[in-house]
Amino acid sequence: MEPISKSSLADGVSERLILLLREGKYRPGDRLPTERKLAEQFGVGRTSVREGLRYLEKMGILDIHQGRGITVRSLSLEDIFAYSVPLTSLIELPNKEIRDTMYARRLLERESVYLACENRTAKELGELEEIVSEMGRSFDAPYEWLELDKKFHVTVARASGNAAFVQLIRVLWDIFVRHSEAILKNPKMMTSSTRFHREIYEAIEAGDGESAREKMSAHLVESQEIVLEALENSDRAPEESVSQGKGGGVGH
Amino acid sequence: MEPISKSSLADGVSERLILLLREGKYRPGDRLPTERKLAEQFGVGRTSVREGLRYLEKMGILDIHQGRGITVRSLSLEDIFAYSVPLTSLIELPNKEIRDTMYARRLLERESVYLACENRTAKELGELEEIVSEMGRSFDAPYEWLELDKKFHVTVARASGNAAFVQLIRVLWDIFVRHSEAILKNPKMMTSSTRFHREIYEAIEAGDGESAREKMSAHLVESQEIVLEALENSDRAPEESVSQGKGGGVGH
DNA sequence: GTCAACACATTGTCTGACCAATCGGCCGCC
DNA sequence: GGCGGCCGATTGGTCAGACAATGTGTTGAC
Repeated sequence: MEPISKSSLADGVSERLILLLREGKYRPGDRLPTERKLAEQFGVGRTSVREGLRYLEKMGILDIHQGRGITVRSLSLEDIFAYSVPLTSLIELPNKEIRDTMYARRLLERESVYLACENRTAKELGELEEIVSEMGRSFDAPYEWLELDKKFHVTVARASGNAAFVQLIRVLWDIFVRHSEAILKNPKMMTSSTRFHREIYEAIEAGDGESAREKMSAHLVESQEIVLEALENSDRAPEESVSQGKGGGVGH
Repeated sequence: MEPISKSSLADGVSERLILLLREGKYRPGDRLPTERKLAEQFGVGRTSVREGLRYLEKMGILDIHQGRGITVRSLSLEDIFAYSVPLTSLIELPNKEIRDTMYARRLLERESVYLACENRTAKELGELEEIVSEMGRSFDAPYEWLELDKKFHVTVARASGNAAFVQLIRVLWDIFVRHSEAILKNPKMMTSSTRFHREIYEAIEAGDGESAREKMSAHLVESQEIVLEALENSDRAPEESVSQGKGGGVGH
């Protein structure tokens, strides 16, 4: 077990700097002392300072550039998510957690697309049209197609006008796509999803929230089914799946 | 502008290790080569290896202990979120993003509590009762009360049976509580929220999903209003105002 | 004023060394 | 044989110094 997180010096540096940032000693745009000065100030070696700084940089809180120094980034909601959960694609989830994740995603995207019908700007509508068209031409470049799929869902979220939706949907998409191998294995996936995307786009264009919501639901349910089916068929660690109900829940 | 993230060696080490992990060369529980061996293997210095490793450790992917070596952790959905977004409390969000975040939170928690009415176990019900009772006795210990508040919402999410809800709701709570100073400033917050919690608990106990959902909604709306009001009244840092006033603001 | 070249500051990386925690085996006592 | 403690090897933790790479500012020629 992990009784007490042994605090290393580098962790101490991180925590100390976070405190200084929180109390406003250094504000976005400000420049921090050099690594050597910080090392002297904290009474530790430059190694420890660097490791502590590196963590904050990875979290998107600091900007560190050779020759330029260390500056404090100005953070927004986007940054909270943008620099975290970048490694979601590392793990393979048990089926139940895939279902749970997709359930949450459906809940969010149903609302996202509904709001998008009201709030979308002409520019966003144009972007969506562009994405949908391009998807139709990307059947022979699966990974490019996947990128477009992400872009579609994120753009819809952006069109909803809710900044939190954008980030949450992006994270859930990343988690889901961990199983992209399974996804792309089924040729039905790309064609059917592309058709759904176009229908959703048309509903958004028409401002038909109800229709858009239902089509989004159906789209996500189908995607989930395809992935779960592919995982069942591949020789996967059996886990304690009782393989109870399928999709269900949000939407019908 | 960050055209191409100049690959630092440490980043290279991280990426390389992630690839090795993804392709299954090292599996959860396995032990990685020592820092010195990795340095030799990758053809870089131990410094770079350490910085790369440290990142993966912070992400919760590796376990590193002095004298013991480096082992691969077994990740679950929980870990994806548990080790990321730990620094949310650093930033102060503009009002619109607070509203967006609470909108998303409301969407999720409405569903969460609704499901909890059906799926809660006796054990979870007992935990909720315990939490609610304790909240009533914690009015003079605000930060303890806050912890209980988080525990309540997370426990409800757990009772919903959806693992993704637990993580998403926890993250959104963390983001929201950044403004806890504002929250606790209003004495109404604790008493009113505690009452809401009890009502929600009773609805869950009775299995009344509709009622629980509406009470949760009202609770979260009230919390949001209290926080936004408190932020309006406090002279909040003018955040980068270049004397342009409140005009655009969609920056970053 | 423009622009190139130089000097300086600062992060990036490497090396070697030593410290500290952990683990495993050896030894001796019972 | 079994057990406890010592001790050394392994390995991450930290440090200091050196040099490389890069950005910034200044200087000077034109």
